[in-house]
Amino acid sequence: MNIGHASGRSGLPAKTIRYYEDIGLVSPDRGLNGYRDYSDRHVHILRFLQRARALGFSIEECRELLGLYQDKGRASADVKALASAKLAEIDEKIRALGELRATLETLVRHCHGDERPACPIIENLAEQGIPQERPARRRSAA
Amino acid sequence: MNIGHASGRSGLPAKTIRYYEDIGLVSPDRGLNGYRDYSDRHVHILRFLQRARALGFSIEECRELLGLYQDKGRASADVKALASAKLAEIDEKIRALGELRATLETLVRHCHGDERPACPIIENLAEQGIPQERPARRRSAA
DNA sequence: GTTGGTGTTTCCAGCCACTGGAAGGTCAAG
DNA sequence: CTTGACCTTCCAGTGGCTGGAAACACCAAC
Repeated sequence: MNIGHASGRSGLPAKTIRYYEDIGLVSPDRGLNGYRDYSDRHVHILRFLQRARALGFSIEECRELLGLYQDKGRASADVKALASAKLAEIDEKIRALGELRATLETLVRHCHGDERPACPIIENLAEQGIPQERPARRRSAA
Repeated sequence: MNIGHASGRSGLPAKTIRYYEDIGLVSPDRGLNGYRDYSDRHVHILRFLQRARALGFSIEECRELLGLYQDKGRASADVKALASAKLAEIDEKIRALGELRATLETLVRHCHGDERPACPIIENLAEQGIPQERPARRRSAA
């Protein structure tokens, strides 16, 4: 099966499938013409990756999951640990976004939204206290 | 005021401040020694950017907000539109993450997490139905 | 004056996970 | 034989920084 078909069956763009080969996740055979040749097994793995990515796992985490998937002697505890860590990450993201949301919502609610320049949103951005007198290392939310 | 001091007062790393100059957001004067020289006004703008970024606005949106901030004849409606769009984006992110969370949570809850290989998380990744028979364009959640 | 340490400059490379596009080879249909 | 869809490789770009190298500037101590 060539890459277009594998793309159709896995739900991943061909570009992404090639990329996954580049980084050593899925390596198909090659036909006489140089075309990649995917087996059902490969497609199965591609689907596995598609779903793991859709659940928010990073590429490196997907690599681990794939290793566990192919390890018949795996401990389900190892899989659960990965998933639990991801769950905690997601919870943290939701929490952080919730904070942003609350702030933004308050600002939007208080803005008249007319043709006059007065605007509590701009004022908040401009006038808030000095964030802290420290010299470096700051991470902001996305 | 040199860049280290501006960094301290704005809460942005020096690297980031230089980057903002690179992309034309904040352009300080230069001293005789070639050092960047920031005024209180510059620092004010840097803080503005720091807060806008922390609220989730992209660099390009920050550029717009900065333009509006400096535009005495702005319409607050324009600011509100930006903020409302951002709010909607955040809501969508929260919703999508909530879905992921629910799925992951169910999987984690059903996994024994012991030394045996049987694992509903892996099974779910491996066995779910074909995502769809379409050839291209797929975006997954982060 | 010299030493040393810290701060600053520029520039280049890398992160993540792709995505776009160019230039060319292959294949099946008409 | 041509057309067009598909495939190949390779290089560059995305966003928003971050790390690091090499060189220059500054300041205090000796």
